[in-house]
Parts: sequence; C-alpha cells; structure tokens
Amino acid sequence: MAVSPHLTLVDGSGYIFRAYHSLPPMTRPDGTPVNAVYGFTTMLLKLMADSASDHLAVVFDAGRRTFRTELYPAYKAQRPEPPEDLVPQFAVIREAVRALNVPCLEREGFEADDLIATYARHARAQGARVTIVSSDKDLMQLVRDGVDMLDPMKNKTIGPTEVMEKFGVPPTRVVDVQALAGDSVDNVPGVPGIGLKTAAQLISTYGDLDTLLARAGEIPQPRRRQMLQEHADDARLSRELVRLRDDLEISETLADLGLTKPDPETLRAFLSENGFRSLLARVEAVCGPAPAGTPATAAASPAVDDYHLVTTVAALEPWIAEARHAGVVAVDTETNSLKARTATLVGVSLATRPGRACYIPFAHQPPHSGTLALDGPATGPFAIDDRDGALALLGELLADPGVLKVGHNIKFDLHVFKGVGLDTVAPLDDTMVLSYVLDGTLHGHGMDELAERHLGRTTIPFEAVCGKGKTQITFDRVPLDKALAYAAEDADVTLRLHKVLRPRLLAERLVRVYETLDRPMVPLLAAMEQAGVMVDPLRLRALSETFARRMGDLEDEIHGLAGHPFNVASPKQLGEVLFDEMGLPGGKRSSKTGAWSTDAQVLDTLAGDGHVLPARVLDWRQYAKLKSTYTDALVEDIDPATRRVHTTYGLTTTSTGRLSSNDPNLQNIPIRSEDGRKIREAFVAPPGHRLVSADYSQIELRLVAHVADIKALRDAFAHGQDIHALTASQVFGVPIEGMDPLLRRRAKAINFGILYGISAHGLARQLGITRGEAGAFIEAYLARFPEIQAYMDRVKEEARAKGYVETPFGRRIPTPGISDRNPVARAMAERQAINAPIQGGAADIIKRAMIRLPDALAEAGLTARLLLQVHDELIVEVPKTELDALVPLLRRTMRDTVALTDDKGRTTVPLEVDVGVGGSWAEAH
DNA sequence: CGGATCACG
DNA sequence: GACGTACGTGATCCGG
Repeated sequence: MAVSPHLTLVDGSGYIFRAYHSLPPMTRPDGTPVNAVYGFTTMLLKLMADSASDHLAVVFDAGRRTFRTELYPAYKAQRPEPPEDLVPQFAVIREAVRALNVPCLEREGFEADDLIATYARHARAQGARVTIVSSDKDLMQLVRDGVDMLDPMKNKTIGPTEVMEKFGVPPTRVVDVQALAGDSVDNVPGVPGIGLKTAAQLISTYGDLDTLLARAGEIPQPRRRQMLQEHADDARLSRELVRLRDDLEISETLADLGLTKPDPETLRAFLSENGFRSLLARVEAVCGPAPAGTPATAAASPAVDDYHLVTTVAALEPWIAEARHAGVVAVDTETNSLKARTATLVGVSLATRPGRACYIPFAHQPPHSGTLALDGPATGPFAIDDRDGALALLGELLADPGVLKVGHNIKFDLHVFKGVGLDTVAPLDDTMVLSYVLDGTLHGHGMDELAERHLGRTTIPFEAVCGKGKTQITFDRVPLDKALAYAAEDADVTLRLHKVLRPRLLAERLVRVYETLDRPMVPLLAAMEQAGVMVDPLRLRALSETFARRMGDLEDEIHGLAGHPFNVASPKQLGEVLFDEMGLPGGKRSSKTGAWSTDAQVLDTLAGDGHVLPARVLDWRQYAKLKSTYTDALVEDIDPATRRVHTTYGLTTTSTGRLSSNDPNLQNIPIRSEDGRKIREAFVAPPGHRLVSADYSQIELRLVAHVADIKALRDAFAHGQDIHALTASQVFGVPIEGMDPLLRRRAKAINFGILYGISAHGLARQLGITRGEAGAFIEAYLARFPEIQAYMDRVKEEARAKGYVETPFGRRIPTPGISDRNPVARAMAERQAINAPIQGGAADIIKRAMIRLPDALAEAGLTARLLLQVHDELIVEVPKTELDALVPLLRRTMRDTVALTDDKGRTTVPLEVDVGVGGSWAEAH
C-alpha cells in the first residue's frame, strides 16, 4: 500500500539557539566550544529516531541581509550579536548535519522561513504531508491541512487550533494580525496602540487587513480610528515583512530530501573529532551494524549484555570479589513499594563493569496462576538459597571503605538496606545527584531520561515489567527472567552513567560543590527521614473537628447570602455567584480559561468594600485548607510503628539548590495565621525530650549585602541594626527613632523585592500602591544603595555570557531563558538570575551547617539529632539533659561553619542565629 | 491532568 | 496604555 510521503523541515537557527542555551559550556580538546554542536546533534538524532517522516531537511538563515532589510532597513536591526562562543559553532553544526547525511537548505537574501514556506508548498503540491519543527510564531501562517508544526521546546504539535489560540484568528489571517500588532523584537512597526488582542478582534470583525483599512472610518474608538488611518501604510509594509515568500526557486526536489542512513565512517570521524564519545556508541543504532573489523571505540562494551541471575551464596561470592577488585560497584534495590523506609526488599542488582551485572532475588513469589496446578507445580528457586548469608556478604561489600558504591537516587536504597539491617553504605556516589550538580534543572534526572541522553540507550520501562494502573503488579510477582533483565540493566546503566558524569565534575570545576555540599547530604537526609518527627494525632483530630464546625457554619451563612446552595470549594461556581448573579464589581477573568478570578486578592478587595459573602468565603477557605492539607492529611501520614511522620527530602528538585520536602511536605506547615499556627502544637518532642528550633536571621539579605558588596548594609549588619528600619530611613529620609510603622513595612517589602529581582509592578501589587509610587521608591532605593544596580547588571551579563549564574560557593544555576526573544520571558529569566545566587547561596550555607552538625554533636558527646530543615531553620530533638550543651553548640555550628569573606579572607557580613526551645514546634519557634 | 488556590521560606 | 507581573517550592480540589 502506498503511503503518502512526509517531509520534516527543521528550522536550523531555532535548533541551534535552543541547543546552545540548554547546555552548559563544553569544549573539545582543542578548546573549541561545542555545547551547541552537541545539543544540536543529539536533538537531530532524536528527531530522526522518533519521527515517522521519510523526508528531512534542515533549513538555515544565510546571512543578516535579506529582501526585508532592503525593504525596511530597521527590520531585525536591533537583534543582539550571537554570543561569542556560539559564533564558531555555526560552521561545525553544518558539518554535523552533513555527517548525518541530512540535506542543508539556505539561500542568500532570504530567511530560513521563506525557504521553509517554499519547500512546504512544493511538497504539498506533490501530495506530501509536512511537519515544520520550530517554535517560531512567524511560521504559524503556514499551518493548514497537511502542514503542521512541532514545537521542540514543549514537544507539542501546533495545528490550526493552536494557531487560533495564539493569534485569535485562523492561520490564513495570521499575517494580517501580525501586520497590525507589529513586533518590537524584530522592529516590525505595525500600528501604534494595537496589540495582538485588538488586532485579532479587528481582523475577526472585518475579515482581512485590506477591508479593515478601507473601512477604518467606521471604527468607533476615536484614537484607534485615527491610528489606523494614519498608519495604514505601516500596516501594509508590516504585512510585507511578516508574510513569508513561498515562490523561491528550489534547488532540490522532494526526492532529493529522502531520508537516508548516514555513512558510519563519516559520522564516526565527525563524532570523534568533536569528542562526542557518548554518541559514538550510538553509531550502530543509527547506521546499522558495523562491518566486521571496525576498531572498538573507547566506550566499548560487550556486544551482548552479560547479565546473570544469582540464586546461591556460592554464586554470589565471585561477584563480591569482582566488585572488590574493580573498586567500584553500581548497586540497585528492587522493592514492592515506593515508600523506601517501609518497603520489602525484593532483590538487589550489582554491576561490576559496563555490560556486566547480576540480580539477586530475595523475595520473589512463585508465578501466580488462576487455577493452581494448571501450569504444573511451581518450581523454584524464587529467592537466594541463604538469605542471611547473602545479606552478610552484601553488608561487608557495602561497608567496605575500598569499594565505591554507586547508586541512582541511592538515598532510596539506603532506606531499603536499613530495613534489612544493613546500616552502612560508604563510600557512595549518586548519579542522580551528579547529574543535578552538573546540569541543574536543565533536564530531569530520572535514570531512563539520563540513559537516553548520555548513553543513547532506551531502558526497559518499569511499566513494561509491572504494567500500570489497576492491573499493575508488585515487583515480587515479576518472573525472574524479566526481573533480571530489568534490574541488571538498572545497575548497568547506573555504572555507565557514573563513567560519563563523574569525569565531568573535574572538567567543569564542580568537584567542590558535589563533594562538600550535595553528596554528604545523601546519608544525612536519609537519617533525618528515618528519624521522623513525633506528631500527636489527638491534637490534630481535635483541630479537624473545630475547623469542620466552623466550615459548616460559614457554609450555611454563605448559601443564605447567595440565596441558594452551591459548592463553595468550586472557584467556577463561586465566580458565577459573585459576578454573574450578585453582579459585584471588580470581576477579573483569567486570560487563559475566561473563568472569573476568585483568589484571595479579589475576595479581599470585595470584603474591604463591605461585602459579607466574600469575607466569609475567605474564612471558609482558610479552614478548608488547614483541614484538608494539614489536620486531616497529617494524621494519615503518621507511621503507626514509630508514631512519627517521615517526610522525603528532594535533593535534586529545585533550580537554586534548596531542598524540597514531600509526602508529606513538612516545609510548609502553617505559622502565619493564628489558627494555622495551632497545627505546630501537634509536632511534639517525646517524653523527656525537647524540640529546638534554630533559624538564620535575615540570611538572604545578608547574602545580598555580601554578593553585591553594599557598604551601608554591611555596616548595618555588622552593628546589629534593624535592617528594614535602616532602609526606610535611607529611602524615605526619616530618622530611625520613632519611625512610622507603615514606612518600615514598605521598606521591608522593597528589601524583599530586591531579593526577587525587583519590578515596579511587583512592588506596587505587594504594597497596594500605584506603579508610579513603587517606581519612585525603587529609584530612591537604588540611589541610596547604588551597588545593587551594579550587582543586577553584573549577574544578567554573566547569565547571558555563560548561560548560568553561580552562588558564592560555586553552585551553578542555569538560566535558559536569559536571551529569550520574548521580552516578558526574558525579564522573568533575569529576575530568576538575580535571585538564584542569593537563594542558592543561603541553601549552600545551611547545607554546610547540617553536614557539620553530626560531627559536632558526636565530639560533644551529645545524642541530639537533626529532624527537619525548612530552608533557613533546623529542628533538633534533644534529651532534656543535653539542652544546656546543645543550644550554644547548635547556634555556633550554624553561625560559624561558613563565613562570608572577601578575597583576603575577611568576614564581610556576620551570620546570626535565633534559637528557641519547647515541648512542641509551636513553642520552640 | 491542568489550572486555581494557598500553605511555607 | 502592547505585554503581564516579584524568587523558590508541594498539596488539594475542581472539572474536562
């Protein structure tokens, strides 16, 4: 059966910039930067593997001058030059495309978009389907029946519906809308005062641009009418600029663009030259099997994986010996649950070198069949012959100081091993943490994703082994042959990832961050999770009842006020009651869904105007939140065996280096409201103990004073002054003595704004003042503390030049959006870049203190233990008898483990720690 | 499963 | 008055 051809056209420039900005700097041995080359190559390889299309071409821009710059010299004139380390990569990327045997299309005097339009038209004429790979909105005008787009950023297909969402008109009218709205980034003039929304509305009303311009006199709004009449020629010019030319002469026919396998030797040569060793391993997959006699590459591994099932201690012994001999072993556990602390150990896999691994079953069930005996008697073995003997051997290996244990998210395995009495796993490395330190949140750190990315290997998905949804089985029910293939691969892949990632630490100067900040956190967090915190269920249940009663009363009152019952928890129904039925003023519709907004800000304004219903809903919401998220849910999270709640900390989740806490989240337990704070009374110390809470005072502002080197702030901190009052006195020119509390509150908001990468709008919103007033405050602030502006400029520049920013301790935080063409997205990336070293620096400091603490406690002979971390606060459980010794020790450890110093080692800003003690968290705080 | 809302630092 | 609003998280609920 003939299948219609399918042509994929890749917007090469978009791909290049995406590759460049999504990867940290990389260089090949001769110093040439290659991060964009590498990213581009992997993206194109992935596209070739995933795409169902049989024709492919990559289209490039040929230069800056095009027929459009002839027409209108300002067009795209303010585009910044590409980063200097990207320029030399353009030529290499064209080499990459050629090495992959993919045609490159480009034409002097035209943009890539025009070639794409032209080739798309020809392909359609020959009955082919077309997919354009790009996230450039300018290409959306080409979408039609048989032509769609693939946005590689979001991995999302763009068809007529998506174009309609973006522009408010069908693809055929996109150029008209763009002609009216213009584009400040590309210098397309458009008509002043008309943006995307208005343009779409006008075009929808009048049909097309020419009709609109002809009938502009009918526009009711005087200003809009005048603008349209005065700028009609600008609109026509704009249309010529944005409309793509699809009538270029073509140099290749559709047949010339047919997908062909690359020549393996050419491809190998290219990959070797650029040092893409991990990609070399994929050449066979891309080009077909290598001819006999091809020399093995550096990343060579057995052609067939050497995986073994180990069911006797006698068979296990040589594996342990092999691991000792190698000095490195990858370890992975299989369990019947994702709750590591309580999971049953089902099996363990070990990998001793790439491609060689074993699986030791500990608790597999006999195969399950509906009617017994139908498959004959179940035959073993389903577990290793001598469980205790095997665990003893394994325990020695795990504790052997001469053997590095490598795991992927090894914190999970530490809990599982602890569950079978194996307490010591050291030394250890974690490939998930390595990946996080190297690449931050540029991509996920799951093993499957990393295997694909770094090894070009598609791993067996868990669901392929255990199924999913209702029919999912636990791992102990998986037949041993499948369990072996899955589990051994996990250990194998972990070891291979370690070989790729560990050397990058040194090359990219991240050894210190990994070794002194994140790796030591792994066993420490495991111990904190294991310890848990004691929670009093009676206290929580009593609160639940109180909250339920108040909610019931409020609900009755709300329904009465509305005149009928409705679901108060439904923002949709509430919005209809408030704005459609009651006709209250001030309704805002969300731009996305068109639903009425009913958030606290909106309700608070209405309540302030004397409306009772919104005020009651605010109260109801507070109780609903406290009850469902905390008092009800936390009771369920108490482990009956320990009577404690055990959270799980995320070490590789946040963009800045902070921890996260989940299942349950113990980093967002209420404190700001009176009712909410009561929940902390349920977090208690066991009999004979106390909880101690110690938190850093103003740590992020201190970091600002340090990184931006602000003399006035440094002095204020050095002298222990009230920092917000000082700010108010500087900005508003009032004395500190007898200050108006309103001014101090405003200064405090400005200080927070600085941490967040201040904007007049954000500050205005926070303080309920006008944008102009907020702007004036910021101006006054920057005049008083001029170093802040220099810091912000410096950070933005660093982000643009390197693609990342750094904390004072060397942690790298990628800033992928920093050169985004969309000014809103770019501004957000800039604020993130400004905030990241501050938030991340504070995270580094508390991590250092946490890592130091167990040793400090041991040296002092104390048994107190760390239970919780909440970003700038540590909660420790301590026997009453140790209290007097612990409090000063904890304070000193947090305050003095890390010092903020200048390049001569002098302290720039001191740290301070507030400590509280009590029988509950509420009391201690 | 995405969006709205709201708890924390 | 075009664009959309401060930085970083996770849990719960609704509604398609």
